[in-house]
Order: sequence, then structure tokens, then C-alpha cells
Amino acid sequence: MNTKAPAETTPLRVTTDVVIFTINEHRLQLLLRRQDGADNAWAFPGGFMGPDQDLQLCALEALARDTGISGVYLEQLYTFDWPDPDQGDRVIHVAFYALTPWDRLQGLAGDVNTQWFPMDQLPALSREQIMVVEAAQQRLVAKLDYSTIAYEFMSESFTLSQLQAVYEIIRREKLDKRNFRKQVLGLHHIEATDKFRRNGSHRPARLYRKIHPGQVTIIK
Amino acid sequence: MNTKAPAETTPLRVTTDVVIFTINEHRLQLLLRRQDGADNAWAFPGGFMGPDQDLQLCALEALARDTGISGVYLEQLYTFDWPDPDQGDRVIHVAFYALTPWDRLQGLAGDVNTQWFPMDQLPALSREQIMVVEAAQQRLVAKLDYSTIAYEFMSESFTLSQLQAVYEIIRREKLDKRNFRKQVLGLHHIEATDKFRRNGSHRPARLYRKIHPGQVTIIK
DNA sequence: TTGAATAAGTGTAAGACATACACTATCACA
DNA sequence: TGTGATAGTGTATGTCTTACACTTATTCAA
Repeated sequence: MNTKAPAETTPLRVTTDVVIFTINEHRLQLLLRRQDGADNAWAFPGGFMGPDQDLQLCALEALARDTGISGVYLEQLYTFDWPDPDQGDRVIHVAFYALTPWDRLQGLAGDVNTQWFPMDQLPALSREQIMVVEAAQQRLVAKLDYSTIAYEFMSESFTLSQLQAVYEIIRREKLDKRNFRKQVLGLHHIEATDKFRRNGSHRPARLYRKIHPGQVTIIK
Repeated sequence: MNTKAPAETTPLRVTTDVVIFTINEHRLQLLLRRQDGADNAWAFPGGFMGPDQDLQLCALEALARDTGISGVYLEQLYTFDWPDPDQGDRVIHVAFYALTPWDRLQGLAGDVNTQWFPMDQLPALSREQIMVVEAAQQRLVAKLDYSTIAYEFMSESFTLSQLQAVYEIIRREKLDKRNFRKQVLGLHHIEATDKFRRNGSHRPARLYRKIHPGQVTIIK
């Protein structure tokens, strides 16, 4: 809180940058959009803020405008200040990260200028962009352990194997099936449905659903 | 990252707000400064950002200017956007929190307009200011568990009872002395010195020091 | 119809970590 | 030399974490 006379203050440009993740084809993927006017340069969805906007809203609207995506989990990540590569003056980047189940993306407008990239096959990005992606990924990995954030990647109903795969993909390690189930079910954040998922020539898997959909809570 | 033409963008005023904590008289305390021109309104140390400044530097310089304090642990907390109470337009507040041992504050310039307040005796603050303080306190409590942040409150050498007191004050609960020592020493972040602290009529306490001073690391 | 392939689903024992708990040691001071 | 005050120390119990292998339900092809 600071109340110096506005005369002493220099206005700055402020943007929101959104790192949006999904999981598809057994990989963590990230959405980028082609930078205006550049063919081979990519940017995060996001937009400059106006004085009557709200940071969160600015990020959500930018996401919707650039990608057609709405209603996703969105969390503020960190605020970076870097020189604008075009103009040289400083721009404040309020970075967010967002998560969505892959199957909510079907049938979206999806600008031709946006594209999902697996995290291990990202196009060339600036040092600054890489810092943002890494911060988002670190936060995601950390939050897996102490929040119900993983469910933001799941459809309305899902099997325990699918849920386990999300943890394995994000943490880049195999987990023990029995221990995983014990732990997950012990938290009582999900409940069994009476439906099953039949795919392939093997025993069908029971479907589960979140007990409190749309809420990310802190565990422990 | 966003590269829309600057013509479309509206500049905003950006400030840093610093919540600086210390521990003194067995209480967590917070530094506020009197708002310019107001006798009974208090503000966080902080300042408006210029286009050639750096967020972190802006916060550090504001701290030094307002309070004479330098060289403290400083971490970015969260970015808030609220209407300016004076002008009505929106101001971006990048909040930081800082920690310092009490004994580093002795002999500082210490503007007459700054004052330390125990957390349970804060003066009247705005809703927004209260949100910032609560966010900082939450982060502090959380980080006690998984980082070496507590040492930022300690002098160069300290007793285990002093360290335990820091945990107890921040977490607002008594801890078991033997278990506390077992855990803390087991992490090997501190080492015994051959010095003792004699105060009062009782057995002197051994002094310990950080093995890697000035580094806050993540535990586990 | 039956066997092979495939993923789903299930329990237990051992080890690691967290918790609860009480007495002795050392000093200052009266 | 006795009293008051804080420092310093170990063990037993319970809880959580980890490692580990076989049976079940289904599809498909022979």
C-alpha cells in the first residue's frame, strides 16, 4: 500500500501470461499461440491489462479469446518483470497457470494459431518464457502432493488407473498400484460410481467421481 | 508473453508492498509506516515502480528508504489489483514479505514514521491490507515446515531453545523439546559451536550456527 | 469353447517416521 | 549449600510408508 502522489509515479504496461496444461497421449502438454506477425515465434495466451480489468479476469478473457477455452482451473503463479523485446522498456508479466482435462477441449473454436506441445517437445522459447514454464511445472509438481489439483485434469468420471497415470506423468515416475489406491481412497475426495469403463480385452475398470467437484483443496 | 501493439495497451501504476516480520518480546511483529499526510493511517513499506527498475530491487530500495533495513530475506508473495482509494483507478500491488532477526535492527535510522506492531495488536488496516498480511502469515507458517526459512529470524548464533521459540510463536503451539531437537539436528542444517549463552541463573545453553548461512533451502 | 492376452483389483508384513513422556545437569543467587 | 530456573538427554508405542504377487473379468482368435 503506497500513497505517494501520482505525479511521482511512472505507469507501466502489465500483461497476464497463461501457461495452460493438459494431459493427452500420456504426456503433459502446453498450449502456445503464434506471436502476431511472427511465423515461428510462440507466446503464451494472455493479454495486456486495462485499468478497469481484474488480473484474474484479464487472464481468463485472454484465454477465451486466444483459445476458446473457459471454465478451467486458474491460479496466479508469479510476477516477472522483463524488458519488452520490441520496445526495450519494462513490462510486468503476471503469470498464471491453468489446467484442463483434454476431453473438454474437443470442438473448441481453437484458433489456427494455437497449438498444443508436449513438454519435452516445446518449440524454441526465450529464456524468460522458459523460466515461466519451469515455474509453472514446479508448482504443479509440488501441488500434486498437498492439494487435490490432479482432479483438474480428470473428466467428470474416471478410473483409478487414469488418475494414477496423471500422477505418474507429472511426477515422471512409476507408482505402486496398491499403495496409490490405498492413499487416494483414504482421503475420501472421490467416491466409486456403479459404472464401469470397458475398453480393450480385459476386465473393465470401475469409474469414480469427485465428491466436491470444482474445488481444489489443500490436503493434510 | 504478449506482443500486441502498444497502442492498444493502457499503462498502469505498479507498486511493491513489503510485509516485513521480525520476532521480538516473544511475539511475531510487523513493520508499518505512517501514510504520508495521514496521522492514523498505516501502510506497508513499498514504492511505485519505474520503467527501469526491477521488482525485487524496487521492494528492497523502498524498504531501505522507509526503514533503513537492508540485507534481509525477501520473497515475492502475490500480486493484487485493487482500486486506488485516492484516485479510483486500478493499482497493481506486487506484495513481498521479508524476515529479519530483531537484533539486526538495532541502531538503524528508523524513521519516526515507522513502527513495529505485534500481529495481535495491529492498528486499523484496510480490507486489502489485511488480505496481504494474512497471505504473508500463511506463507510463513507453510514455509516453516518445508524450508529453512526459520533461520532468517535468528542471529548468527543461537540456542536451540531460541529456535524452538521461533517455531512456537509462528505456529502458535507448544512443541516437545526432545522431538524438536531430534528433528532439527537430524536435518544437518545447523552445527554446534563451542560457545555457550549464559543468561540467568541456570545451566548455560549451547550456541549453534547455520552451516550454510544466507541460504533458504527446501527441505524433503 | 477354450486358451491367451491384457489391464483391474486386492492384503500383508517390515521398516521408517512421529509422538508421548520424566528425569538429571549446570548455573546464579540468597 | 539449598533453591529456582532453564538446558539437555533416550526409549517405547503408534502411525504412516513401502515393497511385493496373485486372482479376476473381459476380448479375441484359434
